[in-house]
Amino acid sequence: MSTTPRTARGTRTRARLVAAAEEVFGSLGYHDASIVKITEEAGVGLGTFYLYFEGKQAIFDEVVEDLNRRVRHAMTEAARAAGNRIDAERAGFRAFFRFTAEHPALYRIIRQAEFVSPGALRMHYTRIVNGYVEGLKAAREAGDIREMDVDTVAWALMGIGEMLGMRWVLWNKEADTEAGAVAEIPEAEFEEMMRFIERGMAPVAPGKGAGE
Amino acid sequence: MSTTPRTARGTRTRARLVAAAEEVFGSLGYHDASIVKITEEAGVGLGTFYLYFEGKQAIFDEVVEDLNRRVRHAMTEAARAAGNRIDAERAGFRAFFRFTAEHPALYRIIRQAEFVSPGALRMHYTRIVNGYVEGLKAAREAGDIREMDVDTVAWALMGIGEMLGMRWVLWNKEADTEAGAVAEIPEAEFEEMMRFIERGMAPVAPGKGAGE
Amino acid sequence: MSTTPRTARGTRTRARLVAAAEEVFGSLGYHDASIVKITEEAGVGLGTFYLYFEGKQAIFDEVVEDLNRRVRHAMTEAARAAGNRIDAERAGFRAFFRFTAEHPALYRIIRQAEFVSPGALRMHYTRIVNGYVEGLKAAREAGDIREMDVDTVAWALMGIGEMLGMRWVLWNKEADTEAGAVAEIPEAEFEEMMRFIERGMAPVAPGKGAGE
Amino acid sequence: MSTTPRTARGTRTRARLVAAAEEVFGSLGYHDASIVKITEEAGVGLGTFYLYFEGKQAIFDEVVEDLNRRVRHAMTEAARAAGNRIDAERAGFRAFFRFTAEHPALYRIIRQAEFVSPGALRMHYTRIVNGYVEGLKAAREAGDIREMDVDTVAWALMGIGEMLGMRWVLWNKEADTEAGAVAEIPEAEFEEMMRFIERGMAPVAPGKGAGE
DNA sequence: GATGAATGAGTATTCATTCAT
DNA sequence: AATGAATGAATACTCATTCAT
Repeated sequence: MSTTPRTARGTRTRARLVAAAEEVFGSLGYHDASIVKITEEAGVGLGTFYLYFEGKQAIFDEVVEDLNRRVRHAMTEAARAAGNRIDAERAGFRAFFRFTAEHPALYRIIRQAEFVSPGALRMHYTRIVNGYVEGLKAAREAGDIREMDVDTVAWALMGIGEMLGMRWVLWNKEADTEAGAVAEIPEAEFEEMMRFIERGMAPVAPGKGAGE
Repeated sequence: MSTTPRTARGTRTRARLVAAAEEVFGSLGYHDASIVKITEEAGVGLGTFYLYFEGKQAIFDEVVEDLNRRVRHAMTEAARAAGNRIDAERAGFRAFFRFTAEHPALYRIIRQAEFVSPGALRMHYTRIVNGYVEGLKAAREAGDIREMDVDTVAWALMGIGEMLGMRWVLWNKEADTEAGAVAEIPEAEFEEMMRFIERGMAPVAPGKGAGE
Repeated sequence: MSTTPRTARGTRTRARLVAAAEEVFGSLGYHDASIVKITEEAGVGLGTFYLYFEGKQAIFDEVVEDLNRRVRHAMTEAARAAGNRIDAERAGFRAFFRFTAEHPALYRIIRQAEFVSPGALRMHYTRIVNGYVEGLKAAREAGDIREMDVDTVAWALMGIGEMLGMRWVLWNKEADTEAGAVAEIPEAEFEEMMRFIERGMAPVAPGKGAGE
Repeated sequence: MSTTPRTARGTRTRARLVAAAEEVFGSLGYHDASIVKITEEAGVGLGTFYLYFEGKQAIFDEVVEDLNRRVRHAMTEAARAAGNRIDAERAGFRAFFRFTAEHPALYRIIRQAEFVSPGALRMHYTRIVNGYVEGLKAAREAGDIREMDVDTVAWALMGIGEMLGMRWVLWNKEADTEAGAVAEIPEAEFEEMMRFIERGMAPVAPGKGAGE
């Protein structure tokens, strides 16, 4: 997207800008983030920004894209490392929360995107949901979960993740946690949420219902 | 909030401003909404605005408060009208989606609030969730749903509602629907979502599991 | 053009801006003239500018329009005051030079207009030329000048006026004249120019040729 | 002017830059012409520009100088080829218009120069006028034209040429002429203009007045 | 000789807010 | 109560110029 650097130095500079933008968008929000603030954070001159990005929106889109790629990567890696299918699912979910806990900017940025870049917003959710859909389809075929409209359920999972993540990460009950500290996911609540989800998807087969 | 009008005329003016603000914030977003645009939409002079509101944030908070009150009212009314507890739950949910479909501004406005007015954002979700919590507690006591951490589940429901609402209302599959048309909630998906939720909450008792 | 003020105060402010713009455009040129400089010269706040003008171009066009109206006014007034037709012509020409001597900005501004506002440029020349054309037609009908394509001749007169005006006003031989001093039109050269023009237009009739 | 290349390759590069600058200045105007655009048009790297020119003004001056040299060359060549003095004069004028028709950039560039490079502007007009002065002096001595202040008349001719040229070349009545097409000088108007000029200069001697 | 990454001063424009009427 | 003229801080973006490679 935007202009691609032609030298190694340029590549470094561009990457520094994206990192700085994530930081600044995350803490100030899109509108209060200014290009100057981003370039200062990145330690480059103002004009340099326009060497690599067409404007504020362009770098915003790129930050969303970048975070999206990384959160999905974290999720698939975690799932892959898990033993069986049901553990994989939990691992993926946990990775999602861990990532957002470490990158609260993700929420803040995404939730801004409605007016800033609707396309980026939709892309972000859709890609993650697609990951869920794949997983659910496989599980369904394996008989691990019941017959159901995986699409609707996948979006529901996305909603659960977003809302609980917001609650845990952004509204960190111990609001007095010093800034910068990574929010801890409350294990008990996470488990409660997972059980709720698993009951909702449990296969029909009597005796092995997730309800117990 | 802000200044209260002393005359009937003043009350009307103030109300016109709130209505205009809902419209403008909803279609333009907080930052692109300007006070001039709001006053023009309201058909009053620019200076008049500051007679009733301390500033842009103040009217934003009021709009959020107003929408929140109305959506909750719609939900409780619908639930009250229902026959039994399980129907009440569905009715409430359906009312939520209907309201958001009729007021897409709600989403757009709320999702902006993260940086504009974090307090208003939290207030909005918390009040709705509290409504869920009350309902769930009663249902739990009646044995209609299982023993569980209703708090966590209530937030999960909030998340499901927000995400599916966004999907149905904002990303209206038939994007060619003429602007202004109220989005139709897809009944099949709504039912699928409700079943997912009900299975997640179904009481343990064998034989009456929501799973079937 | 642009926004019209609704109050007397506004009208005054707007007029001050136009005057300031003439001054600043004239001494700095379009590109080095900044809105701040114009508003400072006018003694109003920066934002005030945008109350009355859509932008830099808009006020430029208005300045051209204004100067054009005034130079034509000066010319017709002078011509009207003259006794006979031949004197009227000279008087008009002289008024043109006097006006440009008093408003050197006219040249500087007009000559910039090629890229800034081609429409304004053309309008300026065309309106003045139209004045010449009217005069020449009347003179031709009265037999004061010969049969000829008055259009072409009128444009030629415009060119002569512009070039000699530029020479006299802008390149004021005594360049050491303190800035702000009004350039003096060299009478001898003016007369030489008028004779050249008059010979070019003189009626065919022998005996009354302007050539003698 | 500026740095002189030391190699044949350098000479070519420099020439390409001047040509590109004529093109870019001509179509975009001084201020909207950027060094990048010039170097892109020339097909060289940005930094290369500063190898041969001190800055934007420097290349502008050079372009003016170059165009000036070429238009005068065209005029003297045409005049030399003509048989007698009166034909030489017409031929020179015609060459002037033809050149400007083929290089409309000339006008556009020159008319910008007022603030960009007043020296270049004056130089341009003065050199051409000097050519006229030489011709007029010779003609006067030969008795082909009357006694008169050739200086003033020469500037008048310059003005006529510039204004009618602008009219013919820039405002090409058939504006629908496809871009890039060379404007055709309207013969009838050209002749009318020449007759006007010739009458203005015609010798006193009765019987051979240009007036007939 | 040639290049293009880096820079930051400069500028048009927007908009929340104040205040005299 | 209502108005709208006035303000200036804030900000995205451009571009001539430098310089290390």
